[in-house]
Amino acid sequence: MVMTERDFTQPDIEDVALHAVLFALSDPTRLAITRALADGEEHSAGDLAGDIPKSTMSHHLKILREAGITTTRPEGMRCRVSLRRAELNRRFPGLLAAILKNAG
Amino acid sequence: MVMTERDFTQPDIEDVALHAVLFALSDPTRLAITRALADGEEHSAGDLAGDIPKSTMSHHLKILREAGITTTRPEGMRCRVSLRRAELNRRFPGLLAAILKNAG
DNA sequence: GGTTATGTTCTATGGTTCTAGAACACAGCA
DNA sequence: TGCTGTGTTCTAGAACCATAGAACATAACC
Repeated sequence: MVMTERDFTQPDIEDVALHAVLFALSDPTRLAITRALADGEEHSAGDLAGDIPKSTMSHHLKILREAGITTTRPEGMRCRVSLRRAELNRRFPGLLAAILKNAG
Repeated sequence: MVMTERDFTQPDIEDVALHAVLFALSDPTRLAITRALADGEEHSAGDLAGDIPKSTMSHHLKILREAGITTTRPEGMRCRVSLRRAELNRRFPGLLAAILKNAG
């Protein structure tokens, strides 16, 4: 029996494509999640979910993670999600800030 | 017989939603079109098309237009497409610039 | 082990999108 | 009246996506 580690693989920031980031943020639910993460803190999936079913939330978080926008870190029985803000700003200077500024 | 004017309706800039703009620019083809329009000039659809079939091009231009990103003006038998740069910058300050800067 | 809490993965369904051929509409010109 | 160039609309197919219930996996605690 192999102890399978939960897989929260995220792309190397250099491999992130602009159109993938824009697509990930083009969904209102994911944009709202990203706004909530913009405080710089780590949030658990449950905190971010609100009324959204777990499976739907998991789906959206996966897309954000695979687009290079977020990091997910397992901690105990929950997971901690946060923005890859500095990395993203290095890859696409000013992009996330411009989007977040206009997302309010 | 009614002379039907070609319909290049575009939304009022105030009605444009951020997620719609991000979605429109999340397609590599449409992002390339937008980059080509970033010179500030009017381009005909044919000039922008390259290898892309006419119907596909028309589809993408319609999405960009309906997202509030471009204006299409009929001129003779062709149409002139251009960016709504100033309006868009008023609605979402810094957004288009940040995207275009990172689209290269 | 049993139970509970937190998420993921599986699966299905309905809707949307991309692509592109074919037909059509319009402008200009011979 | 045709003919050509430019672009739209119609239509269809394949792929993709959002949603969410059900089952499963993991962690913590008794």
